[in-house]
Amino acid sequence: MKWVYIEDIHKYEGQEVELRGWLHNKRSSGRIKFLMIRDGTGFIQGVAAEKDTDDEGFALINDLNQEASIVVRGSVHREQRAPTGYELSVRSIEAIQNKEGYPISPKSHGVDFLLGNRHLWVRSSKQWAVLRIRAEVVRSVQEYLWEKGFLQLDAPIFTPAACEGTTTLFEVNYFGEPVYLSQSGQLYSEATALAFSRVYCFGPTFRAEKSKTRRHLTEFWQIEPEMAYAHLEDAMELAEGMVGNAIHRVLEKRKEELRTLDRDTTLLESTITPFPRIRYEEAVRRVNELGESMEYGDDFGAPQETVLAMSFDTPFMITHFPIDVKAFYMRKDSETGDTLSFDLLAPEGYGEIVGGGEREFDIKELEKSIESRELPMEAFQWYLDLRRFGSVPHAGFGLGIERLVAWICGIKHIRETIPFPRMLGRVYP
RNA sequence: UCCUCGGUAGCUCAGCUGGAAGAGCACCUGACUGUUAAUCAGGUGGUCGCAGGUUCGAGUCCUGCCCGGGGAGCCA
Repeated sequence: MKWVYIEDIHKYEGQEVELRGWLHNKRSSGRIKFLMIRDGTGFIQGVAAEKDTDDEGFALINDLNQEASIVVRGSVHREQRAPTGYELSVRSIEAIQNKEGYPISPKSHGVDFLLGNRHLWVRSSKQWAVLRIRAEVVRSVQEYLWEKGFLQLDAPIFTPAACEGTTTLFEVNYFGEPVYLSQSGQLYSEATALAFSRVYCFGPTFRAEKSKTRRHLTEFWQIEPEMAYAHLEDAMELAEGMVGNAIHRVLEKRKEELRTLDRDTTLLESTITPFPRIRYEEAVRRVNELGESMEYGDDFGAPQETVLAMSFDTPFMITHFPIDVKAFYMRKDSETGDTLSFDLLAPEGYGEIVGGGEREFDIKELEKSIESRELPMEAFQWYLDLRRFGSVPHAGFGLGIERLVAWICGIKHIRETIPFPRMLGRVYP
């Protein structure tokens, strides 16, 4: 009998197939029993009736525990009463392994318990849906860049010093020398951009901030494109194209998962590019109009960012931040003195998912900036070389995968958008 | 680091002014041919986070510590 995956089950209507998976849940009504079977690609209800199922299999079902690994054979048919629309009439069933005591029951659980059992929690339907969407997002952003001629050239994780100096770094003992886990691959992407023109890096980055909020992890994934001979506008167009493409890909390919999450997709569906753009001064004015106070020169705090993001129903971009709120490498607008920078924020209160802009390519300006921020000039010599030899205008950005996935899925906390979240006080499992 | 809420059965929680530790789920036994977190009847299950203190008596009050949630700062 043919072994098939549940995601392909519609192709086998009326046929006998074999499923290899796990028992997600079961309900028994005496001589008819309902099994919720999952095989990693989807869920399907199996029905075992005394008259249709062989005796051995029918008896076995009584003893099966949640998450028993099972091989089930039977015929596929459409069934309105089944949760996914398809159903398997069980002819026979065998258990590969069966053990009682699976900790995650279908009833409610607390976050602490679930995170401590993350290795099992990922089997649950909502977590399964979120992580399937994450995989789709990861694939779509990479394909988008690939189609535009970008090369993936990854940055190192061990780095000799701070990329941006300000935030806290994880120190690692590297054969007796202190090195740091990367908090951004951008500086290295700038180097490869001048060698390969259009590049991106994709990988985990680390921040040793003691943040305990729904939008922070200590280990998170960023995709960071960088383009030679490019300006602010080019980076913004690329960012909105990438995000818009990711949304449409998920809407097209992960409908079932969005339904599992009860995601209202109205706003996702109405997302069109280009996204609205406002300059920093305008954003500050709006924040004050919306009832949160901030002054010109302040960065957006969480409450400010939230009210602003709530006032849009599409992703939007804030541009031209003042110099003090952005990193040392941001290029200044020669007329206004503001930076040629942008952030892309998600609506519905999700906030910043992309940050980027044009990089300073004048060595004198860059040295001044490193000095004024009291960063170690010695550590940046290689970076300054990029301005000494063949320097050109270039621009790029970093996109936080988890924040984008959180918004697309409509889930509150980004810890559920990565298979194994690392956060303050939590590195197990 | 700061603010705030919490820690009672495997899980989710209730436990009033200090007076014999409870419920639902899970698990076990039984019933049920269309269940949707199935339902119904019965049963098993406790270091009340840890250490002190007050009291005739502490899950409950006090002190310290540990752990976790939410938020702030910072950021993707």
